[in-house]
Amino acid sequence: MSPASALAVAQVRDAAPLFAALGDETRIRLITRLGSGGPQSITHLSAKSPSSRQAITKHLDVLARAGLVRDERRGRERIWSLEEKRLEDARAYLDRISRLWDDALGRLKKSVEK
Amino acid sequence: MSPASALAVAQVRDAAPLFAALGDETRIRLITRLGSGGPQSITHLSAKSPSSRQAITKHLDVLARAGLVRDERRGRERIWSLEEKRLEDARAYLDRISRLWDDALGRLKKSVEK
DNA sequence: GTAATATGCAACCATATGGTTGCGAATGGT
DNA sequence: ACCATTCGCAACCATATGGTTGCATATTAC
Repeated sequence: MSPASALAVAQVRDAAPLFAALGDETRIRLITRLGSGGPQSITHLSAKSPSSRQAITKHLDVLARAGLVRDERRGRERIWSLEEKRLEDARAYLDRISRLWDDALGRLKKSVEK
Repeated sequence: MSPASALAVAQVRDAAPLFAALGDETRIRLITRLGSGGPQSITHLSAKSPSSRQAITKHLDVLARAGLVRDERRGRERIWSLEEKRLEDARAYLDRISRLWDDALGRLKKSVEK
């Protein structure tokens, strides 16, 4: 079986852009707003934001590339909504990384007991 | 009390650089190696890496600024180790963000039931 | 049809990022 | 003392990132 001692290459490649997308204040706020306020248009999202509409659009594109949001055309509006499964992916990656640490501590404890 | 409908400004400001630090393949590998292999020197960490020692140093500095690793001078070596509490912080942030979504779904369900 | 609204597209800019190379300094081994 | 090891520092480079402005296009409202 695959040991918990390492993340597969494919996982690392998937996790990196995911975390990178979360690594910006504006994008975190966008996600929280989509999460608590539900699907919204670009204009609506940029209304209470200090950033311009175009800046928001770029951030949404980054989030979309990471799979964290999806868009849907509705008339002249573009409605963005949260892809919550992707947040769970991020949590799962963190869990795996934490497990590496826990396992290492377990091994250390065992070796000390000897 | 503070509602679950938003993350505090301070939390967003803390979470962003934390996730940003995790948003790079090389840095994720460094973290997993520190987690599974225990504290290690720069040279040791860069040995099996395609990147140069100086590049690894820069990545470690980024991780240190995010609080994910700490360093300790030991002779001519600089030993880096994982700051596992910081990984839990990241998980906690993701939990809070996910809760926004769940709460929104709960509200939606309630409003539909009426 | 015309005006207002919502978005797309492209150019442009300053700065950050990830990487390199070269060299010097500190520490350990013999 | 001498040499190898380990690291720090600084300059430099290409590209990515986050942001802007200006204008064109599509859709809705009247």
